[in-house]
Amino acid sequence: MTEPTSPDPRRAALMAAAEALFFERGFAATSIDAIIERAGGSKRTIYALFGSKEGLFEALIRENTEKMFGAPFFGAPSLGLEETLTGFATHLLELFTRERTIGLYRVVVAEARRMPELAASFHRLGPERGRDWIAGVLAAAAERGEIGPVDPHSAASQFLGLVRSDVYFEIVLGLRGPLGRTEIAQIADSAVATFLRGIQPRGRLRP
Amino acid sequence: MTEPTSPDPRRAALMAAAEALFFERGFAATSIDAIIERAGGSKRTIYALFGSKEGLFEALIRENTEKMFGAPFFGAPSLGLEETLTGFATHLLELFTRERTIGLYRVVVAEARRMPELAASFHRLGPERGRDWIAGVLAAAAERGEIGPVDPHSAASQFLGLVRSDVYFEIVLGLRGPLGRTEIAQIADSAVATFLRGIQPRGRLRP
DNA sequence: TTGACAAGGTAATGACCGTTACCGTATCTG
DNA sequence: CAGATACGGTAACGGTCATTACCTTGTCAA
Repeated sequence: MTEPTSPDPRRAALMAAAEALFFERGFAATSIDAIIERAGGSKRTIYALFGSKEGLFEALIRENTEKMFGAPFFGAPSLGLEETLTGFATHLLELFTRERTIGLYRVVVAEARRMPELAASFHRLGPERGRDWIAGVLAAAAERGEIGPVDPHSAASQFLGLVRSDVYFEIVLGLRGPLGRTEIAQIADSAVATFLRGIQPRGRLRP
Repeated sequence: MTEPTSPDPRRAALMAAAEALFFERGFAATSIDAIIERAGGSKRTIYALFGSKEGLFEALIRENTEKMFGAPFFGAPSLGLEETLTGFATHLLELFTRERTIGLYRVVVAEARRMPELAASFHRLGPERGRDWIAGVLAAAAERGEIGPVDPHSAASQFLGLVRSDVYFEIVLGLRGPLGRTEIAQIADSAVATFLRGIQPRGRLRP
């Protein structure tokens, strides 16, 4: 549908201004005039490129989702399970607690009721890929006998929750600033440790 | 004859209309006129009772938060740890996946940047109480030796994430309807099982 | 050089916004 | 019954909104 990269500088300026304003104020509270004031140029250009305010918003969400979540989860398959999970958890925390990602998430959640297909596309192009990748990692580990038999999908769901923990909830509400590297490493290590012990069948020990 | 504390019916009607509209459309996209059209009466009354649109919004958020999260977590202390955690997880899932709670959460997240103290008050009056209660339960269990020594705060944070798992994320994005009782019980049981195994010190068995 | 045409800046449009001034009315005091 | 007072409905106000018609300007072929 849309070209992956467009070399149009007007388009890039509009996108940058739209990102700053939509992510800060939300969709309804951001006016076309404010976007133009920040990006320069003319309203005419927005309607020529995007058709409407909602069209600009949709393009912004889609492109940011793809940019942020574009193929970041395919770590080296040579690593052991624990290292793979820790690497994934670290990456997830770094990504999800970034100011940009929080802004994107907030605005998608805010409009999820009025633009359901936009929220679905955000999830499909973004978080769902990480969840599926982790489910694959767990399925392979279970097949190799590294962990006990699990339902990969629900185990991945638990792992994601464990990594986000309550910390992500608080960050989304604006109660915490972004995490430092030390904090991220600590949360990731602790989540992986809890998870690996947690999914072992009752009464079994890790080797 | 008259009740000791008279609940103003105009105020209640305004609150009901405001809830339906703010939770559905968000703050900026909801107009005072639309609220009046739904609640009846006059705009004059809104400004007499709440001072402004934002005042009405703040009162709505505060009262809904208190109504939803008011003292629901103080279960019977006679139960065992596993039953206590399962009861809490079930309650949390029922509450957080309700349509009303999702609407409240969406709108608080959407306005978290512009009304930070509102988001903080939501958290303090709501989710934080559950987290603190669970932390207390875990601290007491650790002191009794039922579980190994843990940092109650970060263990509670992990437990909350584990219960919400990725399912809550998907519901907030509108990708899933509310959960059924069976689904909730399954998620709660599984989360508690993973958690209790997960927080045991490395190499220790549950009795 | 000139004509035409496309692109983008300007200003208009019609609707709607939050807020408040104004005024009728109903209730209460004397 | 008369007057005052507080409440709530109506309509207006100044501003802003998304969208579009109009027009200026720059470009390029002939």
